[in-house]
Amino acid sequence: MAYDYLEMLMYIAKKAGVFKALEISTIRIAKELKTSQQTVSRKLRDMEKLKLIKRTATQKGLLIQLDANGRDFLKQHHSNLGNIFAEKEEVTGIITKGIGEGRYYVNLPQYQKQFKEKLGFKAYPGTLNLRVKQSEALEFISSLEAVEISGFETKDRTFGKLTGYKIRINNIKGAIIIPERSRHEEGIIELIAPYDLKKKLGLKDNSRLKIQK
Amino acid sequence: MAYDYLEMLMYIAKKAGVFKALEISTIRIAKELKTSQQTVSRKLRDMEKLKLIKRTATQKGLLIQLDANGRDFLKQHHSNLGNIFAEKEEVTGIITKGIGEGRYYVNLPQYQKQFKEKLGFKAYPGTLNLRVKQSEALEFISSLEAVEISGFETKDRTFGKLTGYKIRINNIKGAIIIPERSRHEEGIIELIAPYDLKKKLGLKDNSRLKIQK
DNA sequence: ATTACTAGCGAGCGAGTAA
DNA sequence: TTTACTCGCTCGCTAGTAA
Repeated sequence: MAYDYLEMLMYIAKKAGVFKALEISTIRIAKELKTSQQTVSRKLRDMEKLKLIKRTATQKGLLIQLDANGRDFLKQHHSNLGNIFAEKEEVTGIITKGIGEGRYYVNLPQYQKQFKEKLGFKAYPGTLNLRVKQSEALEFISSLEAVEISGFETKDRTFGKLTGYKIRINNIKGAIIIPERSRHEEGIIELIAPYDLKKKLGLKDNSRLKIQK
Repeated sequence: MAYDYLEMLMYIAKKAGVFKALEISTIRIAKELKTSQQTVSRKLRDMEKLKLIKRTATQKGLLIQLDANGRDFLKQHHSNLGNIFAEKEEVTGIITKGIGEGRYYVNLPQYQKQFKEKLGFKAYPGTLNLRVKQSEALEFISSLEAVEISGFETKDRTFGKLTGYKIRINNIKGAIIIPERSRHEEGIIELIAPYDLKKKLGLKDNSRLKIQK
């Protein structure tokens, strides 16, 4: 299978590009891929037979470029990876009763100042808790840009760093807020927005809610 | 190296996605990847040691999901492939004296009608010949959409099919025209545009000219 | 300098089977 | 049913060297 040759194919494609030819010696390739000159020589000959590469001998070594099968294989492989990493555009969850401390934390001026600066809005004092499938949420969140909200200390205690992720909730700007040291169980995400989302959107506990990029 | 495990990693990532877990047996994987149950079992254990995957035994087989190193490796690999296939946005060449038949062919009403319909402009009667690096031109052209210009017959002779590729030349709409049975040597591409480009842009033979997507 | 053949060796494969 | 151990054998690796 072509996977046996993928590392070398990638090496050639990286150095030569998709269409250009590369003049190089088997010794050089062997060093860079941490294998022997003999193995490189044999593999390149095998790859030529499979039409993964074109290979011509020169004085200084070999002139190598991708052949049709090599290009096709890399293209196919790239598209497969593209599908795997396809970004999730939205995630839907069920509104869940929060533990109620959101209101207190969110409204602290040291946080609010940063929400305004870094997320672009002053948050309604209170968070909306959304129960989501953890794997879906991870895929969704991993496609978003993280905004760091610094922690701070008062004379009484320390308030931790938060990570914000800008989202839209029915086209209202909002954010997912994840405390560095999460107080939440897995599968629950905490939302903030400029308004009381429950009131504004007519939502109750156990309502379904969709959030988007 | 992680390349040794890439095929199996891709298999898992395709089936499970980036974060979800997959319940499957080593026998099933072995069949689909055309190898033995024992090899799958061993490789999965090795991959667990390398933190490429997480692996938990269940009654029906194994629960498998990507682990941090596996995700990182696939991501890195995907980005490498992305660079390889990054589309070329422009190519620069040297204006070259054409063989002069362009004026005649381009101005045939059977072609002109299609230029207007499919490329969006009536072509100035004459082509501009550009000498480019063949590999660069291929990379550039392969990122463009092909527009087919049909051939036709007169009572005297046959005029072949052309392939057009829409481009911009200093923001003027134009096209690369490649005759099915090319009369040109490699490394020369033929351009058409609504105007006399040489006059409009003040160009002479041997001037440098950049064309863009 | 190179590439690539031969030969010998060792890692990895898969059949058999235990758990 | 599974997974995964042992073990024999093969395939692919590298050293030596020819071309």
